Amino acid sequence: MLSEQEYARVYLLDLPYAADRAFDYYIPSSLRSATRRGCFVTVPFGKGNRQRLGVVTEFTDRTELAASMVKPLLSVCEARLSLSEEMLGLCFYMKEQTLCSFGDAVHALIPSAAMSRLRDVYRLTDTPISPALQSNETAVAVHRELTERGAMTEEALCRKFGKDITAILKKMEHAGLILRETQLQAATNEKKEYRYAFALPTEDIEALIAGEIPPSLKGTLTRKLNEKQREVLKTLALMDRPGEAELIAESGSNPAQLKTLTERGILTRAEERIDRNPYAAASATHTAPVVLNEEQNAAYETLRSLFDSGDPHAALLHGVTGSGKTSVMLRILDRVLEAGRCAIVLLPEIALTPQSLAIFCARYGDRVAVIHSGLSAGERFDAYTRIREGRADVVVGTRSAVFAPVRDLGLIVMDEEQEHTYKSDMDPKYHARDVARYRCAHANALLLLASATPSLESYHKAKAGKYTLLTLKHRYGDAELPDVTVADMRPEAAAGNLSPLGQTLTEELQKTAARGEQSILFLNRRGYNAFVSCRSCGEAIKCPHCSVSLTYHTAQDSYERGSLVCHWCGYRTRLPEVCPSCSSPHLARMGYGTQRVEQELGILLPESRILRMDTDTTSAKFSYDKLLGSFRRREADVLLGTQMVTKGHDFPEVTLVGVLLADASLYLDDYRASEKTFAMLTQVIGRAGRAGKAGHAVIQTNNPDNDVIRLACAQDYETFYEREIKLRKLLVFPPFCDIVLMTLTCSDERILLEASAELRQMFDRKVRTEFSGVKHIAFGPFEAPVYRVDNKYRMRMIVKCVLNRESRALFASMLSSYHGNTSVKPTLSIDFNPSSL
DNA sequence: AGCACGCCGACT
DNA sequence: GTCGGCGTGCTC
Repeated sequence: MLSEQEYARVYLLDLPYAADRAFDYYIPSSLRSATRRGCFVTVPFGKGNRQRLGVVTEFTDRTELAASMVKPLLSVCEARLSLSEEMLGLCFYMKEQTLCSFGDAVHALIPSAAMSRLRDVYRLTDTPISPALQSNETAVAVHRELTERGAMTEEALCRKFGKDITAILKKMEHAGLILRETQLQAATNEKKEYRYAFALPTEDIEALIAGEIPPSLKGTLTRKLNEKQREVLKTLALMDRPGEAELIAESGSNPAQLKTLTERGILTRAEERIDRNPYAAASATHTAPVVLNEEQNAAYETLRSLFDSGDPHAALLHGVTGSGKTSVMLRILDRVLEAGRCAIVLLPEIALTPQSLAIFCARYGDRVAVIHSGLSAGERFDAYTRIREGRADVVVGTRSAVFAPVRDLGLIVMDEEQEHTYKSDMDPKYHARDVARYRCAHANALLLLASATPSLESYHKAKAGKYTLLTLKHRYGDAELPDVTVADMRPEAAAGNLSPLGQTLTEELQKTAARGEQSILFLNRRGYNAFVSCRSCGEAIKCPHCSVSLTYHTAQDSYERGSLVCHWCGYRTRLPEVCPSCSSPHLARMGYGTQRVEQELGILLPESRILRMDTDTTSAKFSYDKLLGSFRRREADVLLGTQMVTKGHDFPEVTLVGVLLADASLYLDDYRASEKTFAMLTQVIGRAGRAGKAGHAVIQTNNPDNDVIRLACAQDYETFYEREIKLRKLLVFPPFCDIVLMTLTCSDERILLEASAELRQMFDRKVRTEFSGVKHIAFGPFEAPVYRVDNKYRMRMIVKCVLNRESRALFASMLSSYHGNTSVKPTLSIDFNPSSL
């Protein structure tokens, strides 16, 4: 009947980019009804017809291939695992936009626990081991192992005998000794747990607890319950359908005892699906309408009409720090949910704290699903399932939450839209903003970008009318902007004061402490790590694997006995006694980190309680929030830290904010250095004096006249934008072109150098011939700023051009036609508009 | 990525 | 003579 859909076009998962295209398979009649667009299938592939997992992307009634070439689909996976039309479109969009393989895109969309997997299982045939293999020790060992165990997965065999077992397995398979079978492993299911309750009426239970045997059990129970068992019953009487773990913990029993009681017909247990949701909120508690001021309301009304239009729209909400962007977001969120549609709220990683999540959980209760990189596989799976099944219609999370499979997408909010963490730097190298734009455009949804310091790209688009620009100029409740003092550090340095804390800041800190108020110190650490260098030969101590300076970390108690750490590969070593290159004992520590500042603070403000927050003290999940909570409860007077202290946490008692090394980020070798510095300073200054109290900010710099610093102090985004956009245009940088970064990586330096020259030749050849229409400026190849990482060398080319269909095709063709022709192959990776260089 | 085919060196 | 090294090219 459906004869016109004879063939399924299938994209295989886990193929390299060069082989990533559709393959045609015929659909056996038995599978015809189960085969849909977007479903996962297993197919035979390659000469060995090894089974592989793929996705049906299309149907066709004819194929270019000779009929004898076409192989059949082998099986179709459960329909609930399949990709929706929207997800399918998104995968193709990602492949085209980021040059990832189709499979990479699928992996970004679906948590691995929700995906079927194939695994190879080996078993012995009855062929006796051949003499040739008899001499191979490993083969004999494998044979023995398989004889004992019957069958083993390839995984288990590798674990036992090491990775290079595969060659031997292949040989044994060839010899007809063993048989390989590929099994489809279903996706991990929901977690189930046994919940316990009494199987008998209360009076019988009471009798049992009293050490009697109730009449109803006379036949089954031959003896009275022992003390342990009675304890279980007593405990259970006080609980409501507890889970097994809970009941065991409370009663001090064990699973065997519970099993016995259940078998005797005293307890019942029922299997129940449990949601691994670390953010489970009982119910929404803050449901009152959000109160908006006039300015916020005007912004909301515009958003509402954009949303109500039913067409896709994008808006940029530009509001100074403290202007109440969140209230506007919540209000439009209410509207979207009221209309019965779903919403996704994206936050930068660093802002995703329990405190910021609480805003959403309190308002929307268990309709909220939270997605971020710190979830366990099970939690991620459950959040995904809750969203797919429509049990959650508000998704809050970091960049990967942009893929949340909500049913009827109405709104995507991106808070702090300029944050570079929205760009992924691993395959697929997508930008959440682009994905959000795509999804909104296809779902007739509203995209709301929000920031106090929008990216130049977004503000440019807003000015050009592509986004509706909404501006909040006033701080909420008319809180005043802090007074800003720019402290010129040059005279102090000239006078020999090398302390990270200048005089002005020190005085202000003391005054603030005297008033009993709190301070925040932000250390702009970019590029200013504490490194150790030799005063004799001038060399800094570098990582033996990566060509970067090692960073000095003090030990818990002593500044002198610390260790040197590589921030790229994690290498750690004791501080050497003498210089590794010239053996001089004159090693000096340069630059400073939070630890040094903390020490200095201890001396300057002996009475103050100091809280240090950086990646060293906050490595554990959520320990930020502990620190922040403790600071909010006024358990410390000074909060000292790097990036994370700048994010939108509200500390009403903070009246002083200090910035150390304001210029450190101005001289990054990145065209966005100014933009980043401006955003950082604006955010930090916004931290001071939010609730009626006068705030003060002290910016320490060696460049007091620098425009960026001046404008940030004045919180003048508009002027900064106008100045910066001119520079971008003049120097041809985004948004006036795109940046393409091609990186070649190889463990063999000589091969890499040859390969990078070839890469350039190949690029030049392509733009001379097939892609002569692509206007571009190409640089390199040259060494990456960090040339060696983890014993691999990296060369790069940078191309400036406008990304469009043709230029993307050029880079796609670079990627698929580049194959190293040497023994150790360099790998090529292409990143469009990388987040950092 | 796998996998097979294929064409050259050190072993029975 | 052949086993096996990894270069080359294809996979519906």
